Amino acid sequence: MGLTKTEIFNDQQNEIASFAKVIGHPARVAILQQLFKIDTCHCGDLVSEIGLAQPTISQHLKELKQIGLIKGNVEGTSVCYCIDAVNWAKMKNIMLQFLNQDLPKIDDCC
Amino acid sequence: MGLTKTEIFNDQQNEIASFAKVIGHPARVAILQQLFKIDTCHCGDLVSEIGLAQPTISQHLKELKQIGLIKGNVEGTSVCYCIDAVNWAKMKNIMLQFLNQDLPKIDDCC
DNA sequence: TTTATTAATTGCAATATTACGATTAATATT
DNA sequence: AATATTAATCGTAATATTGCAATTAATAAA
Repeated sequence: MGLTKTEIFNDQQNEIASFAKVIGHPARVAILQQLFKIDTCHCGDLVSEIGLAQPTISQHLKELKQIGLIKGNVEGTSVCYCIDAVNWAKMKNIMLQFLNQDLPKIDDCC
Repeated sequence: MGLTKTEIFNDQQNEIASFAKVIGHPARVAILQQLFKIDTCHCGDLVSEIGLAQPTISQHLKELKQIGLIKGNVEGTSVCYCIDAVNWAKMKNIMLQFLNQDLPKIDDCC
């Protein structure tokens, strides 16, 4: 009924899905790539770089911050965003573990 | 307005987001893990294993099949699903490239 | 041919997401 | 104090997602 039944899955499954979900929008992929490229930047920079309205970018930044992949420092009237290295590494390990599962020996079904 | 502006992003960004989006639900994570664990299985097995209704599992299988991560073989009245090894490897490479981006030298913002 | 089994499809309700205009909040500058 | 700058928040419209009951489709078994 429109809401995910998280309670029937284990913590690992929910965590993998949560991280993947946040990465599952091209605007957030673009924001993360830009932060990797230029280390730090402001919301306004991302607005002009990406081409979505300021409230939209702000909303995507909020989601990235909420899950811990980025952090923001207030600098006067501006806010400086950057990758949260520790949490990025944590997320990366969780995703790598999932992606690196051993493929079955037999390539085809049944 | 409710729809992602894919046209303002490049192919790589859209592809990363598409793969991540499909993995961004715990039921699909669970389905993939189960297929890795037991190599092949039927829709009914996943229904009893995961605990969602049959139409719901069927819908998730459809999404996984649509993006190419799994394939299904018809076997009488049953369908045998398995990981699509080639496409899984392709997806993995795309995601690894994104996850392995070099972290900035300075850990903190600005 | 009738019945059983299995999975896809349809239709629907509830909720979530995406995007943006308008406004607000907070700080700088004049 | 008045004004400018920057980003967050609010409100809203459009669309997407999640989940399931009911049904349908397809094959197997009797």
